[in-house]
Amino acid sequence: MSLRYALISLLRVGPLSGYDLQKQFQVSVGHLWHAPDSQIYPELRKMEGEGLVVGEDQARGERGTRRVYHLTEEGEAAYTRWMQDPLPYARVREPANLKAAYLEAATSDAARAFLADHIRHWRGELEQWEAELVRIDARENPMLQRRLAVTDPRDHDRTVAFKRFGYEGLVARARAEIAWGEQGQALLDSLYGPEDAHSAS
Amino acid sequence: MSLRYALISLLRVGPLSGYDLQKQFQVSVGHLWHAPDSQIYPELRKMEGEGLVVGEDQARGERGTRRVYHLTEEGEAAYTRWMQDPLPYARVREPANLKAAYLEAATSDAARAFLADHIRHWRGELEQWEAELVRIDARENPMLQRRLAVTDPRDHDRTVAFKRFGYEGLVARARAEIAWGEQGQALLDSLYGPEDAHSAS
DNA sequence: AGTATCATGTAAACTGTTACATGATTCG
DNA sequence: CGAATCATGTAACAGTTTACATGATACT
Repeated sequence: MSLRYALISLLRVGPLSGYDLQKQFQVSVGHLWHAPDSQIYPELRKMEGEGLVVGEDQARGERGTRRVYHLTEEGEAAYTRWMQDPLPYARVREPANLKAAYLEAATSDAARAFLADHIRHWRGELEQWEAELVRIDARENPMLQRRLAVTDPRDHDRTVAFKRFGYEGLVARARAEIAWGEQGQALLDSLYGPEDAHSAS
Repeated sequence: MSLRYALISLLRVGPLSGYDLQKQFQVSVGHLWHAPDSQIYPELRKMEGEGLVVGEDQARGERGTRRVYHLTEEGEAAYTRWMQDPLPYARVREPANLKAAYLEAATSDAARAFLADHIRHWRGELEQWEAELVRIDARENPMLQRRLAVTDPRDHDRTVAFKRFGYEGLVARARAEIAWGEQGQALLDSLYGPEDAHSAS
C-alpha cells in the first residue's frame, strides 16, 4: 500500500518514464521503502487504472517506446490524503528477535554466526543511510535537486530537514540493532566463555 | 515463514491443542511475531501435511472435539535447521520513515498528529515488552514455566537469558522510535514555532 | 560486432489480513 | 438459561517475491 505513495513522491516533482522512475526509486525513496522493478511496472499500470497517473507512450528510436507517467490531480489528492491520515501500524514481526529469544536451541557456534550476521547486515544498512545523509546535506542527490528546483526557495531548508529526519530514524534503528547484536555477543561470552571453539586452531 | 517456527517454539515444550496454542501464542511468542488465530489454524494443518506435527482428535463433551498437536522428529529437525541456518534479511520497508521524509507535503497539524501517533504507538509496545521482561525475570510466564520444567536445571539461566535478550532488542527498538518521534516534534517546533495552532483555545 | 543499458513486463507461488461463520461446553 | 469461552475454521482479497522472458538502442 505504501509503494504507490513512494512512487507518487517521485512523480510529484515531474513526469518520469517507468524505467527512470524505477532507477530513481532505487537510489532515493527505495532506501525507505524497498521494491524491485518487477513490482514497480505493474503498480504503475494499476495506478493508471485508478486514475492516479496517466501514462503517455513516447517513441524511442525506430521501434522502441517508453511510457512516461504524469501525476494527475486525483493522484495528488490521494497523496495529500495519505499525508493527512494516520498511518496504520502493523504489529511487530521480527524474525531476528524471535530467533534470539530461543537461542538456547542453537549451538553456540550457530548463535555466534547469527549475531555476527545480524551486525554485518545492519552495518551495511547503516553505511547506506549515512552516505545518503551526507548527500542530503550536500544537496547533491539528483531527485532532491529536482525537487528543490520546483520548490519555493523559502521552503528548501524545511524540505531538506524532513528528508534528513526520515533517514535519521533509520540510522538510529541500525545503531540500535548493532548495539543489540554486540550485547548478544557479550551474553554469549558470559554463557559459553569468550573464546569458545575459536581459540584453538 | 517464521510463523511455523514460532509455533514449533511452543510445541517443543509439549503437545497443545490448536486453541491452547493460539492462546499461549498471543501472550508469549506472539509479542515477537504477531499472528491472528485465523492464520494459526490453517498453518497447523499445513504443517501437518508436511509432517512437522501430527494432530490427534480428542473428544470433548458429547459432540465436541479438539485437535491436539504433537511435534514430530521431522518438525524438531526443521526447527534445528532454522536455528542453524542464517536468517534471510529483508530490505527495509518503513512507512513511518517514508512519510517522515516527505512531511513538507503535510500541514503542520497533520505532521504533529503523525508524530504524536507514532510516539503513542511505540509507547504502547514498549509497555507490553517491559511488562513481559518483568514476567520473564520473575519466571512467572506460564509458557516459560512449562519450558523450564522440561529443561535441565543447569540450563535454566541460559534459557531465561535468551528470552530476556530477545525482548531487550524490542525494548531498545521502541525507545529509539520514541526518541526519534520526539526529535521530530522538536524539529516541527523549530520549523513552525513551538505552540503552532494549539496555544489559543 | 559485441556489450551495456535502456525498456517493460508476466506468471506462479507465497504470505498475510480482514471479515465472516458456526457451534459446543461450562459456569453461575 | 444466558454469557463467557472453548473450539475451529473459510473466503476473498491485498501485497510481495522470484523466476522467467524479451527485445531495442547506444556506444565502442
